Amino acid sequence: MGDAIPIKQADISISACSYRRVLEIISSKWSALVIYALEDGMLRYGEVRKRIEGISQKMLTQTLRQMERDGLVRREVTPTVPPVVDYSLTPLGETLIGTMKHLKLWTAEYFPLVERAREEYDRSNGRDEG
Amino acid sequence: MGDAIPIKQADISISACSYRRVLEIISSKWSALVIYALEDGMLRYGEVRKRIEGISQKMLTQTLRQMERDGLVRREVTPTVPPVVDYSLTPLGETLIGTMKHLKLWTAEYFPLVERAREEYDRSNGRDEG
DNA sequence: CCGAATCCGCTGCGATACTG
DNA sequence: CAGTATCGCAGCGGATTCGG
Repeated sequence: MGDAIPIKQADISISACSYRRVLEIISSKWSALVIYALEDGMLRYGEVRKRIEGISQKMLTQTLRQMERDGLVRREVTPTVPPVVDYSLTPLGETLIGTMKHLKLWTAEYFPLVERAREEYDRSNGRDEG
Repeated sequence: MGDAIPIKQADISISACSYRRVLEIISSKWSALVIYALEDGMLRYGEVRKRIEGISQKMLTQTLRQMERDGLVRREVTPTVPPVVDYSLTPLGETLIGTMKHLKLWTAEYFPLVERAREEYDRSNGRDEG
């Protein structure tokens, strides 16, 4: 009798769900890395880029801009020649450090299981069926 | 094991950082919604789709396949005519419920600040430079 | 009912070159 | 040093069609 679950019926409509909101903020491939790079304190643009080796300057700038807009990152320009631009986490951005570490814990504990599941799945499904 | 990274100089190389791993799993736009849809228990394909209104069957199937491969979702086929396919979270998948709720808490607490920051940023930068 | 396969537009992202 | 503008590719993701 109780096998059907009439609660929470129809719509997890995309915008309604809180899950999505954070993901929109931190899941954009590089944002998490930026938080990680800045968690020790302020860095110059080039320093950030050196830490996140593999990022293009386009993506770095774009990511930093978006995070600045979201109030997670502070941007300070010193109008010298050549210019100096420092980036740091805002207090709001720092609240994400804990959140990210929580994710990291999940990864440390469970990701090996995911990898094993993948291997097993690929062995059953990716190669030959029987 | 033995992470112990006191320094963090050069490379947050993309693959090295643990942050990325979870995000690869849950950030693919629909995975989070699937977890949310299934957190009460087993559902049939059509039921899942009804809950996540707005998802195409292509994306739903694709997402479910990937999560099945990752060991997060279990797929049970009952070979009747017409066929019945049930989906449910595996124990591993269920460990993500707590993680997602943690994200949800962050959202509930801080997302309003993000929205305000955005408005302010757009007012300063989107309109006219001040 | 569940799902695979195809077609196709949109955009994310990297590489490059240029400005101040 | 920090950042913008342009091009080109590849993949996401939606609509549709066919199959078991």
